Amino acid sequence: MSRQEDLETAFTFFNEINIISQLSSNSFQRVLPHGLTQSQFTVLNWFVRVDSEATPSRLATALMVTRGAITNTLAKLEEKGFIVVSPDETSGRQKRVTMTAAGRAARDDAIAASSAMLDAFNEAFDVEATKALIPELQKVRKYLDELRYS
Amino acid sequence: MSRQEDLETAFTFFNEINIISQLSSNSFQRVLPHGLTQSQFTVLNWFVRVDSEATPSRLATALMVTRGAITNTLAKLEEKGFIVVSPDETSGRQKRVTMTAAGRAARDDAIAASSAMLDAFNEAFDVEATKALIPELQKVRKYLDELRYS
DNA sequence: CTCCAATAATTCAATATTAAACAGTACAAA
DNA sequence: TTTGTACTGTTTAATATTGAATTATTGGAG
Repeated sequence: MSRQEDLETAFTFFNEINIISQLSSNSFQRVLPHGLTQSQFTVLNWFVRVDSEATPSRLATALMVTRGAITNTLAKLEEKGFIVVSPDETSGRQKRVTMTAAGRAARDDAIAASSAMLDAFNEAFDVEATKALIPELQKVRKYLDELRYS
Repeated sequence: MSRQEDLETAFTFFNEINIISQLSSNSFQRVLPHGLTQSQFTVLNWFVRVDSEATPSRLATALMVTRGAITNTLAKLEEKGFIVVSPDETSGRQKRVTMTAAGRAARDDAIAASSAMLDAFNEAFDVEATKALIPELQKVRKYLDELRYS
């Protein structure tokens, strides 16, 4: 394989990834309940998947957006009663963010709303084949994720 | 496999795809020359990969953005001299968009600027393994793409 | 031929995001 | 103690995008 061909391969790979991401995100956005945006859902889902508590800065890093963006997203979620932002007793400059029961329910609603789409996908594609791709994708994701810190 | 597990699989699959897309797009944005945005690059690249001529509407559909967004993106590209927008002789409501030599060069510059990143990726990952994933991703992309029109 | 529905592109207001500037806080070294 | 540096969160101006309204054009049904 020439270097040129290898570059083509990598370029095509990331191109396909991007298109799938855009198409699936579009579909997902459309079914999100409670006027949730993708970013807002991602915050709620983070609380379910990763930790029950966070600082805004930690969320910004985890979700790969600026702290300004998180300030805005958290304000929206707080208006909706899906999270609580409170001062941190042990540190005057940090804040403490937690999800409310309503937030957890909203996240579950969002998952439920997307499950019809995912069911249809699983009808069309062999689930075992999909599952087999995941470890490969995870390797790539971890590689790119580590690049961020170096 | 239970339905629940299958849903988890699909959800995880798309989640990994999204994260990779976000990470790689971030890296790509940072190296883009000529002040190109991702959208602007995508238009230039479309002209290389798909067709030498298009209407704004066709580009909007192909790139999955609104016509309003394309109006804006094309205006920026025209300011930079990377495309030409001219009236269509045969239809008063359509416009005809083509890429200039400078646009082609800018696209090639962008590709070159990203090749260091892709080289590094190919160092870390077996190119044959990457190549093997592409047909699987293409199947998924085509499936989602067809959903748009149904 | 006339009308009318569909289509192409633009404009507009609203929103999400970014990069940069800012203000407050922590903490270690002098 | 003081000072300087780094960090946390917010604010601001700029930009890209969306959905909806608008303008102009097309082409077919009557």
